[in-house]
Amino acid sequence: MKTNAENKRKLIFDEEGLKLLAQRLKQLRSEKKITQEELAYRSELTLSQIARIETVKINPTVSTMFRIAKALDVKITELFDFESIGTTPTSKER
Amino acid sequence: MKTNAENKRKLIFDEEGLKLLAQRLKQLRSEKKITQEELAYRSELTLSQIARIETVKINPTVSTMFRIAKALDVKITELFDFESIGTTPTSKER
DNA sequence: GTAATTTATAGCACAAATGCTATAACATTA
DNA sequence: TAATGTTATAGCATTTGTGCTATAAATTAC
Repeated sequence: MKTNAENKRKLIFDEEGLKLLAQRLKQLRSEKKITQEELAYRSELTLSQIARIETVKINPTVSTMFRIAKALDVKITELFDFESIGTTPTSKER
Repeated sequence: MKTNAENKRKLIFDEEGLKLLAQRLKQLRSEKKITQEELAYRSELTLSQIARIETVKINPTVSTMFRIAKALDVKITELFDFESIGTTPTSKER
């Protein structure tokens, strides 16, 4: 019988950016009103993979994100467009 | 004795986006005048990993790119900013 | 031109991403 | 509340990313 800790993979990425990415993906997907399954189909990924990304279970590869962006018909930068708020103090940054 | 083909890993990503990303990374790195080694140090990645990314030998993970962006002191979107020319005609695009 | 620096390769070990399949949990609606 | 649709989990097999170490190749400085 495994403990909870043992049940989890050791994940070493620990990126809060991945949470933001997941949020952004969910947002874009719901804006476009498509299901995870549909997105999986369009991106030629699997449903489980889309779900794992949105629930921050994994640290996806760059080409996976390219596929998703293409499937969503957005630029890759749009998928990552959440750091634009609060990184460079150039603009007044809310 | 292995043939050339056998010597190569089967790579399934085949993303031309990764080539662009590699170019962009090289560009940013040389603009900032830092070596691969210095970037590796700052991003807490290895030299070999930086080299593999710049020579498109691998398909890096998202969190690896976050680390690199941070080490270069640019927004993650800047690292992916090569599709911005010619995807959405909405804004006047720089 | 040779020494020093920088970049590219290589192989190994290990952790993790991905596909596949099945199922559970949750939400929506008839 | 059932049925249907959607999202989340789970385990396994396989491929691949990453660190580590060493070395080769290329570039730059002297």
